[in-house]
Amino acid sequence: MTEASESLNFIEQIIEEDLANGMSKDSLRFRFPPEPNGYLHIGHAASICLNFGLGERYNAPVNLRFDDTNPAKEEQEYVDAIKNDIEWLGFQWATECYSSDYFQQLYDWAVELIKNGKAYVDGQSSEAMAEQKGTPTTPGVASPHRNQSVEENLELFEKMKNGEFEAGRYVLRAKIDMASPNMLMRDPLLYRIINKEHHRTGSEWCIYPMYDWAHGESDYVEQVSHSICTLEFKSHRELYDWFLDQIYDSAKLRPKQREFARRNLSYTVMSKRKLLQLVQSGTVSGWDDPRMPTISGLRRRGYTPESIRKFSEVSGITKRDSVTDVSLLEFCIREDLNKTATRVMGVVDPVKLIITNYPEGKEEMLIAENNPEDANAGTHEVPFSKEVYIEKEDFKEEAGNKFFRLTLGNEVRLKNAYIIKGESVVKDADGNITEIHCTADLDSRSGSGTEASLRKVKGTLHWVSIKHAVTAEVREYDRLFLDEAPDAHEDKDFMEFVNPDSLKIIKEAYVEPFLKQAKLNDKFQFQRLGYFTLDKDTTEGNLIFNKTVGLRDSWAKQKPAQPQAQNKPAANNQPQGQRSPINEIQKIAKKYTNLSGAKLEAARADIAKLAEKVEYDELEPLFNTAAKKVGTRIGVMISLGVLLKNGLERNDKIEAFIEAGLSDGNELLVAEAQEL
RNA sequence: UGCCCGAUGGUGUAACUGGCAACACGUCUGGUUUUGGUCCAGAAGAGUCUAGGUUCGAGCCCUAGUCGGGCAACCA
Repeated sequence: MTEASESLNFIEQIIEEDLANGMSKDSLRFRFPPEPNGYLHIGHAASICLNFGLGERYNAPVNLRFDDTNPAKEEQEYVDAIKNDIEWLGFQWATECYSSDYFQQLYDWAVELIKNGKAYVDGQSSEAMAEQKGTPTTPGVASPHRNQSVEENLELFEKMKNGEFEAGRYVLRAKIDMASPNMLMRDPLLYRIINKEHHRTGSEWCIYPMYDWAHGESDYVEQVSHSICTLEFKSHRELYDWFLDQIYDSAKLRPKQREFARRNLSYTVMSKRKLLQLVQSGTVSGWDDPRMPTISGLRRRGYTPESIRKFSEVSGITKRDSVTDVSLLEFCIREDLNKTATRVMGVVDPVKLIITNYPEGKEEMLIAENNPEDANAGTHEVPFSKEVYIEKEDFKEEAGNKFFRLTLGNEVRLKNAYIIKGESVVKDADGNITEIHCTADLDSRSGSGTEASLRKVKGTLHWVSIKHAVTAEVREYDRLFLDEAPDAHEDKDFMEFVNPDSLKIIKEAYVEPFLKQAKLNDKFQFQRLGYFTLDKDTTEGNLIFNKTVGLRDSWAKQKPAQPQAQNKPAANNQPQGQRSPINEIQKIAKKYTNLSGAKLEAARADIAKLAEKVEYDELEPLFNTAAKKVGTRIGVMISLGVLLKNGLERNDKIEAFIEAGLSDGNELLVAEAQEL
């Protein structure tokens, strides 16, 4: 299956256009520009996949450029983590670059700007400058230093660079337009003084360029053709272009900035600041806590690079903001792991089961398929004996016939072993079941080929032989937040939505001995439970498994009262705009003519109900609705009926509208008009 | 009160740039199955924010509105 007619996202379309307009394919070059002040998250993955994907698509180089212009926030630890994550995702950058590599060039260009009267040194307080900046609706006023002489500016800037001033004393500003409707054009800062060791340049510099000054010029130095960033930088584009204008040499390629929407994931937050807060407050164990939406967290949780790339691909690139449901991410990892994970058995919530007719002391090695999806995956052995653990929830003394598991008197198969039948239970003083006694059909061993082994029974259970069981710790994770968009509430802090039960630790789970050989990064499917991977906390003799994601579970959905209380909880108090009743009516009415029977009745009732809250003034303009939009006219007619019934006086416009309705070709409309 | 973006099933995206609104996830049926998984078959669900206009024809173009997001850090 090749691409039928693959559709391009809007960035690719822009590139195709540029190519069509004569840009050489060889001049395509991209970059991924993280600031090393935190770990990469699934949102960055979108940008990484986009940029590196473009590189692969056009066979063009992609630079990894660290945007390290603020030594107060940036650290080498983050540089290393970011590189590791990108490589893990399976991408290779052409050149590892740093904005700090260009500090000298940036400085030289800044001097040139000053000489050209395009920049000046300002010694006011940041408050004063903010004041002068004005507001989006009122123009700013010029700084008293705006027209300082070039010589004075040069001298001050030189002194700034030489460390003759304390931090914050002076800044270098571009001289653009204090009245621009774009706030960023009101003489933005180019340089500020920061007396901090830089992770790469050490104490060589004490003035550092601002993002806007550094970023576009870095793109230019690297001759990046398409500088792709997120939407909040849209208004920076004007500045980006202005800065380029100052230094641009037409013999060289001129980079262009284009913006796409950042990706949000439901039930989590996606800003480095907020993620850092989760880490620092101890809400999670670190940047790589398996509940974090970071690349490192997802990796530790058991996500594969393939699944994350697939997720990015499926999610697409656009300019509208959105919240992607985690279920899409979960689909991607299940899809990948289903094909690759080794099937094993483990019991998380055990109860003892004794096979009374199985010989005491007997042990057998049974054969277990490693992966039914992969014929070449091979098999491994599973030890079996008289006493096994099964999952507590797989047994009920009595149950309806929808319960495909073990009950007294019913048969089920123990996966890869025998068909057993529930006979009796042993309970403790409190009535808890401590043992389940069964008999096995000893001719029914899986794979033996006997007639009995081929019998069909309703259910199959996973199990672990008690004698051979290996104890393991299992960590199960739930969403970190109870709200779909925890940081979308103006009135509430996102921390208020932290899910107190997002981590469940099971200290004594039992797994089959095969798992003793498990290595970090191995992926397993605990049959009927979900996908698991070994956690890095594992030590010799103390296995720890992270649950990556559960299997799809159509049985859980049928169970009556779902404990899963937080499915779609407070999501409705979102600050979404309310539709007015008249808008609602229009919306319903629009599809009115497509309805029939009960649905039609319901729609009519909805409209009538909403009409109670509608003013005549809102309704009258809709009398002019085009004749072909019958649905809307019907809705208006129904609403009009309600208003008339409530005492509205008839006027010429109303009469004319009813008249027009009566002579319409649509029966429904005629009928409504006749009512009036 | 200014400027800039955006709006297509529940969710995320498509629609050859004006020609019967498609795909994936999710949901629901049924079948296969030694995983209530996978797989297979099928279904429901949007007339594309609203109104007007251009056109033989509009989700795509134009106008006006509505709603949502961004913009006033010595952050990036």
